[in-house]
Amino acid sequence: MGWALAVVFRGYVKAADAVAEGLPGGHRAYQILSAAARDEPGSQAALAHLLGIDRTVMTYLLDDLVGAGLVERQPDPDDRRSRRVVLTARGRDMLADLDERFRRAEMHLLASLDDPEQQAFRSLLCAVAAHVNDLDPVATACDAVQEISRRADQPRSGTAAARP
Amino acid sequence: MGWALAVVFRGYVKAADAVAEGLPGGHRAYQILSAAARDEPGSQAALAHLLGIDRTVMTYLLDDLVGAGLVERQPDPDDRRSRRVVLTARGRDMLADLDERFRRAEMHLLASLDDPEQQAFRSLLCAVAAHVNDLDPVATACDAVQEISRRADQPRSGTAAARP
DNA sequence: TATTGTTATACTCTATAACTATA
DNA sequence: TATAGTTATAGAGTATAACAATA
Repeated sequence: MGWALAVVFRGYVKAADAVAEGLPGGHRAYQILSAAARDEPGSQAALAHLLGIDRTVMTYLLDDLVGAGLVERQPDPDDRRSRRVVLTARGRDMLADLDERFRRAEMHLLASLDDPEQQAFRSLLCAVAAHVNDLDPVATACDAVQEISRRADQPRSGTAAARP
Repeated sequence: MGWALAVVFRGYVKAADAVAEGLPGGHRAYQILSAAARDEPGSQAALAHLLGIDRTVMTYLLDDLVGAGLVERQPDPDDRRSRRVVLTARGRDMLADLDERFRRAEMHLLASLDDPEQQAFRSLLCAVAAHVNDLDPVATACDAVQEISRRADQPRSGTAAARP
């Protein structure tokens, strides 16, 4: 199983980094934007823990995203040590575009499965992931992922993801 | 989905490296032993491609495994440039032990799923992996993985994997 | 004292380049 | 000329350590 897992993961990273070309930080930057948009993070440390990366690496990634004008570090009124990561307007536009591109990349990755199988795979993968980390914020993130993929299964009215 | 995939993959690598403690090369060394035992590889380059690692890295990993007396580099009679990777007797014993330990680690990783769900997850994961690489030897490896997990589902007579 | 975030440093890992030997 | 394997080197990526600010 480890072999298949590695193959799929490498395939995902490769496809995701290709799709996220131009975004400083590659597929991990997308996950930062995605998590920050759901305002789950609260702080850089929480965000880093959620994505499984070191807090120092998070600093570098955020530096690049701030430099690109996609996110801002806002002071947390409740804890002046902490910084809240929030998307700029440009960051939200970028994320909407990335959401659609990543959705298509994932569809391509799972192309060998039919629709119910894809649904089952996503569901099982999320269940395993939720178990691997037995943490609350993690489960929330997984639910959100599920929700996004469910939303994407509905008929689309335009080329880009729905945004007011 | 990328998030869940990363979480599960990291969880697997962490568990696998812990289980493979003492084996030089960690979980990747196990995959080398496993592939070599099925004599799929033929050569170091083919093995490296199968596992998705560079041929130079394969040299280092094999150096350690040879140093530990687990594998041998045998000259290929058909192509004197190539080396066939074969397990020593000690390597086969080690692999049998590792197979059992990895099987338990995977069970623990998928503990949140019931038996049919685990079966479905492995099957779907293999199908996706087979699609990601559209290569023949890859499909073979996946079948073998499936076979091993199927065999492991049969009632066990002892604590260790069946070995004559 | 513990934690957040930053910076600088050191380390690990991986890939690149150059080489030998075969084909 | 192209490929298999090895080696040495350089590069990317990551973690460690030290620091300031705050809890």
